[in-house]
Amino acid sequence: MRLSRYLLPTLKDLPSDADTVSARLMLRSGMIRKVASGLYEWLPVGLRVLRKVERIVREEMDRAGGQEVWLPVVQPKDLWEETGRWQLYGREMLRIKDRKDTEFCLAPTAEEVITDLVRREVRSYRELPLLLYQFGTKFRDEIRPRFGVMRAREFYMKDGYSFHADEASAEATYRDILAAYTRIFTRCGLKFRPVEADTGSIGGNFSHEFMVLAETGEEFIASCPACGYAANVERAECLPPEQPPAEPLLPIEEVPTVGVGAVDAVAKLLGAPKEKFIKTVFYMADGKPVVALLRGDRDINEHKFKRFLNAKTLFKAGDDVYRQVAGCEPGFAGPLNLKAMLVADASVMGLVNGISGANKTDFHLRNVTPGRDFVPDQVGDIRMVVEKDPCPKCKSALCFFKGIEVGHAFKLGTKYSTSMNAGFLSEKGTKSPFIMGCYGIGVSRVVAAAIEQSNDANGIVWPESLAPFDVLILPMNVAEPRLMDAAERLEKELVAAGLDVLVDDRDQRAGVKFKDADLGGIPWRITVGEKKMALGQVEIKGRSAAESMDVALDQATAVLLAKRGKPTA
RNA sequence: CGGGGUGUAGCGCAGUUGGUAGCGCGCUUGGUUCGGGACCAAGAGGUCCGGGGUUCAAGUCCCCGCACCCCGACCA
Repeated sequence: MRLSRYLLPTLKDLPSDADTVSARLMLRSGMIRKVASGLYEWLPVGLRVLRKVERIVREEMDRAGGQEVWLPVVQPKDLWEETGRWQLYGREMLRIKDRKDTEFCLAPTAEEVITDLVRREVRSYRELPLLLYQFGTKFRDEIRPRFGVMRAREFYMKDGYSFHADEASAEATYRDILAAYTRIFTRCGLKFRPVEADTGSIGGNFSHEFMVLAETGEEFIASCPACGYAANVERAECLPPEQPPAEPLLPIEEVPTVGVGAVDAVAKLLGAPKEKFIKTVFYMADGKPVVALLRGDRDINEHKFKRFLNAKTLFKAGDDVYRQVAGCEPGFAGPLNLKAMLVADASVMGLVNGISGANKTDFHLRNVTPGRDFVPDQVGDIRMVVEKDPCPKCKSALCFFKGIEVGHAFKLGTKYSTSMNAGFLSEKGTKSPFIMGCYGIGVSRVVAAAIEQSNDANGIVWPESLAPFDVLILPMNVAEPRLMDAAERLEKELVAAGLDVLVDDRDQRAGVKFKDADLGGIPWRITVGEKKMALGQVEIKGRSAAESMDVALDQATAVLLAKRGKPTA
């Protein structure tokens, strides 16, 4: 490929709205351009990288026994109503109407459509298990798109779905997929970790996320350095507190806290530490008020709370509900005598002589002790894990790190097959719902994550497996036939060896070409210059190497082929 | 959805008190250069986000929209 004829618009200045390293570099290196918030065009080099990722994913999915299909992006409302997700999905799902006013959505995911396909076409246990996958555009109308293609509204995803006759088969495929994902991200040259995760709006029994480790990651992972436990903070379990030191129980005492409701402010006013407080938080779970109790220094984890309640919907209650249930202004509610279901986090149960609202505007209570003064309807683990919390497996102190979620595997069970009446006939002739799994990889996000993880002050440093081109040939003077002849010869040899080769045949000064070469991050560069060519030599340099090496033109292809796949430093 | 900000040449930006639209980069042409984003000269390129209004006169002031960006949206 000749750069002079290739659409590769690089930028010196960066667009003012690029908010991460990867977004800046993708824009500057001519991979992408933005059309609207969260919507991008992928230019030739960008698409080349995307295709490399896609190819790796496809190879490993096929190796895991997957069969590729192509499902529609525009999907009928009926199917989404069968599972109830037409209502549940909310504003993130873009809904549209056709000319006959029939309603559709732009698929944010494809469980409904694939389950519909399989229920129509598969009848017997003899046809199971089945692993289908596709690559396609997904649309999610994110509240706030950002970080370039990393959190775009339209993105490119591999989504796979498996159907099984029994749990053992479902688990075997789930494990196969975890292994396939490990191979995929390893081949992509990424530093990553699989972690336990929350199932979110996809639902199901349990799931793992694959996180690329990067400072710009949006997800927090709690990880145990001792035993290797790793979980998204949305999922991470918390152990109940150790038994508190014995403390004599004191009688309840009402104290005025006029106009002061927030824990921080009340703690300051009363001169008591936050961990002595019982926070009273009001929620609506499936339309009914539920009250969560937390220790003052702990935060609720709505994902865990929702799962604990087994609720379909969970929202923070409004002030009107608060006033109705607590009988006071927001800020002064406490667990005593509340007319709603009380769910206490385990951290609350360790408190003795705690402080809570009095359910009376402008008053709090001292010396509130769970068990004596109130008994919650349920006690569970509903709080957000914090750094240094004991590991739920081995009790060592947890560390936090940030990650970019690039893959997600869910074991769905029969959630979709049951609601969509999708089943098969077993050996005994009885009908059972399919046991399902689903497995996603954000292909476009992998591209950004790879850059986020591998760049330097001069630009992108591509892993060899993802680079848009394997080799960049850089003739220093395009008006000099000897240099161009040498460049052309190298190009032919390298292409014949199966490499993707880009020749920078632009009539530009050396500095411009070198800067663009570094920016674009192609792993190998062969410089063909006049001084070295006089000796019959060219220079070979790895993108991240400090120095180049001189090699005879005749030997250059062989040397480069030998060096590929080895560290360049 | 709440708060804040920005919309002027392809990109990055300036534009004073309201008085005919500017700079750098990029682009075109010519010349000199030629191994880490050269220099000189001459050019091309504008719905100043849109719509109303005030005014002799609006990029600039007022009103209404739209788009984009940032922060927050859970802590009683």
